[in-house]
Amino acid sequence: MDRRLKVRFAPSPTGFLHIGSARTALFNWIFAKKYNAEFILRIEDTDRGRSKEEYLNEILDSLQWLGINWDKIYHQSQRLEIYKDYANKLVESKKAFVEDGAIIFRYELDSISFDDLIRGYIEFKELPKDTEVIIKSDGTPTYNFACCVDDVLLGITHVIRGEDHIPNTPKQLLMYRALNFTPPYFAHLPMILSSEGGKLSKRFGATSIREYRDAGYLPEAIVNYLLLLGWAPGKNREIVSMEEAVRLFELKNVNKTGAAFSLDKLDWVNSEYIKKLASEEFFKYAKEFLERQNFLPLGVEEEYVKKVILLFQNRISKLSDLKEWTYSCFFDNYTYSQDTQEILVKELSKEISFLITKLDKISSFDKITVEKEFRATAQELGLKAGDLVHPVRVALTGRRIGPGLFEVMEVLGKERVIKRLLRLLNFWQQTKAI
RNA sequence: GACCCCAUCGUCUAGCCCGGUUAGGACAUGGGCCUUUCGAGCCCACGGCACCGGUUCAAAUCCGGUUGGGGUCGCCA
Repeated sequence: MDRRLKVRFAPSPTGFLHIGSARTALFNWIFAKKYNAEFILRIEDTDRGRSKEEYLNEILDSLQWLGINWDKIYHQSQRLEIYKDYANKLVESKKAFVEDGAIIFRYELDSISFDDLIRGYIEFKELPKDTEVIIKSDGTPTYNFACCVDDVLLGITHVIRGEDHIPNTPKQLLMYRALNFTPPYFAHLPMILSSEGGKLSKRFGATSIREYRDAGYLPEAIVNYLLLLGWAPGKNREIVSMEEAVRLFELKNVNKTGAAFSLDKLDWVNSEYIKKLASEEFFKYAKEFLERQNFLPLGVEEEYVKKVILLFQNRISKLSDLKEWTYSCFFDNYTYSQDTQEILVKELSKEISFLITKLDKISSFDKITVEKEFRATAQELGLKAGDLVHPVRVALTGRRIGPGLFEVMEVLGKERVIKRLLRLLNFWQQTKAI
């Protein structure tokens, strides 16, 4: 007798991989790894109208991207005869009947209960209906029926799925009974809710893994964040790898309460993962990302791109943030942001001109030399370093905030720095003219 | 509406099973520090056991109810 545990993730290819589904897949995967269970992917593609190859590919792709792999994959659309056979058995035993070409199962109206591995004892006193279509008139099985037949035939021992399936469970239990099958164990995961506490729908914003991937979130961070929704690694830890999660995970420690999805926290987790990356790796991801978005200007030197990108590794929460941060490093047509007004009103044309002549004389434009010269110049002008730093930062980046000024200057290089300082001079000139 | 699930800071959670904690952490927010700035870093603060009963010397913890939130009621999955 094969005692190996088996779990399954059963997406239907009618849309991109949803955050909630991804979390279900993840918990199944973690459970499988922990107990050396087989992880089966079952494609529930019995809805001929809505199932699309494109969606299937996307789901498979997203799962792999998240690091979720599977041992076997089944497609329900290839198993239609099996469902029909079992449905016919029910017809033979008078537990189902045929009507308009469909096969309809007749429930015993018993009260029915089961022990949920997460929630404990759940009892349904009565069911709302006493019949259920199990084979549609087009010959395809309905969800509950195909699900039962497959879970038993594929040897699934633990069904770990979303809480929204709790109301399906009594129907399925009755089908198992009619079919003389022993039902698997059930564990119903809490829902992921929108930040307002409602259902996670299109209106909420990004609901598919694909969208987060496109926005520059790292798979490890998404996995980590999803893990935190409904489960805690303990010891006040927030950052936990998939491997550690496998070690620490217990189904019975999963929460029962629905969890609101917080983009703020996801951003924080992602920024933690970005900071942890080795610079080389971060550069690789970031460059790939910016190239995919066609963001980088044509013919820009790789070394320059790298220096620029690394300037921001500790300041972004997702790769897409890089676009606004680095814009002024790659393009000359950046503008001074609105909040720089108070800095720009203090006109320092003379001082900046003087600074330009000083900077121009530097032969090695590294941050140490630049800073030394910069501070000396400020002192010579009778200014505090800060008085000069602020307008210069605005001149160079268009913003009042950013990485250390001297690092920025080193990365931009002398030529760009001077060009941009002249631009500021010009800006003041024009302002005065008005 | 019927059935079902759930209930600790604004949010994610630890604690609950095996009653006795200043109810702990994280995100967010506010403030301070650092500094050339900051949305970076460091520190501090704010903030919670939904309510009502019961059991008990003692209840976030056990029991009941109320309220609130969520889910499901398709020849969708």
